[in-house]
Amino acid sequence: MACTVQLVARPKDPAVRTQLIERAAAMLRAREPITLRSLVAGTGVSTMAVYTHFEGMDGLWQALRQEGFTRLGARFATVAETPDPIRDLTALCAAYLDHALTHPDLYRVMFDASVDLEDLPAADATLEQLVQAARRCRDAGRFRADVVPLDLAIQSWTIGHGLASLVATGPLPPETLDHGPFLLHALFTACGDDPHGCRVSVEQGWRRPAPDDERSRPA
Amino acid sequence: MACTVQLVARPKDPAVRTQLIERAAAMLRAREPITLRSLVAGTGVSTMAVYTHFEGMDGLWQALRQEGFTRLGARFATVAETPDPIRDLTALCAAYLDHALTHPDLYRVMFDASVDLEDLPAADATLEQLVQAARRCRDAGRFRADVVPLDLAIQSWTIGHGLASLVATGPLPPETLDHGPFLLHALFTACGDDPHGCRVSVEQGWRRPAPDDERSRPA
DNA sequence: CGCTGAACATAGCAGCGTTATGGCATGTAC
DNA sequence: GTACATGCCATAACGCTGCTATGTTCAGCG
Repeated sequence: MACTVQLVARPKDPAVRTQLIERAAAMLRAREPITLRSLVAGTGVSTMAVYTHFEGMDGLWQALRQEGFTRLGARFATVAETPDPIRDLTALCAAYLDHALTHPDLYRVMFDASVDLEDLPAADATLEQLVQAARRCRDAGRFRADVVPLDLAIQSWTIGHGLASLVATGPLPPETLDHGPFLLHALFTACGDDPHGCRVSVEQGWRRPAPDDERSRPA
Repeated sequence: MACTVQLVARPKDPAVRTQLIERAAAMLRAREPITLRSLVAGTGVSTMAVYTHFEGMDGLWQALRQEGFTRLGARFATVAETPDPIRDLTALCAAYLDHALTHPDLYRVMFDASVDLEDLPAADATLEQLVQAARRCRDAGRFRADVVPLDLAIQSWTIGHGLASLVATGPLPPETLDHGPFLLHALFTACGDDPHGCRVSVEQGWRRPAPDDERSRPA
């Protein structure tokens, strides 16, 4: 209809957006409280920039949540694919826990109370990587044929998130993570994997430091 | 030394304290934002009461967290002990999930970012009930003798908290909880229980509505 | 070149948790 | 029986929060 009108405007600088997100992530890492004014202080921009780029603080938190899932996805991508899919699935779970514990504050933001439906695609993309690994496990014949990859992915996620959450934001000490291999081994053998081969796969997949790239960023 | 002085004072009314945390719990259930002024509005007391009883809002949140663990403990107490300890342990996990999903907001408060060391005893008391159930499982000969009750309790908690957290504050739908029996069965058989008997025990323990007493409290 | 309209800066607003101040009820001491 | 000390609680103010209203600047098109 009247959509022939060509609107012109001063383009918003995408560098400001990433600058704000990175500064917010840095403040999160430094455990400084993130407030609108403290966020823009130091940068040249004013408080209004947060509104043009994120439509308020809620939008900033949401962007931070997305950033967390993006970094988790990048972390997953560093897990090299091996001929042993169970080892790979275990490595993904280990990477999940490593991500959660090297960035506990970002992890808290990812799962805090105000999860919006906007965030579901990001979470789904993360889950999808687990699903594919689970599918490879089944297709490789390690599991019974009736194992549903999505179910196994959710079950793996449950274990990973339970451990990460109880340690990162909860009352249990970091050693709790050592229960990971046992729980995953129990899950995988319940899906039909041979106990002995499973133990080897899980142990191989679990020890995978694969250092996170965010650990020493210049302040 | 100079402690011979006998201090006298007007006693603080404990009814005010319980009134405030019950009102806060009610507001939490109603999904109303809890603010200092909105909390005391309607009650006869003023904002200062929050400071005399809780030393500020942080103290109120902490009291609310304790209340959550207390109610969880009461919910656990309703799980009757049967001759089948694995059924009982499963029932405790089911009660945990039921508690988390009938009071999702309270559950969020229990595990939110600002967990204080003051809250650890409450969490430990909760865990202890799982530990005792796990010990009964092992002592009944259902598990291998080398199973450590504390480890099994933590592992059960991990599964329960992972499911509860992903559903109550996370991106997964309530049907996700149906993975509970499978995960617990995998865990218990990994500890040495007979697969068939374990399936029966878990199924019996899982279906246990045992309605929560907080569902219809007069406003 | 002038116009349009979005991006950004500044200033002010309502609301938040917190704190200073003062009245008043309460339990002890004389 | 009365006077006093003590600390609960109400009132008012403070600094801070996220947010919005208003004005200015500047990129892109006719």
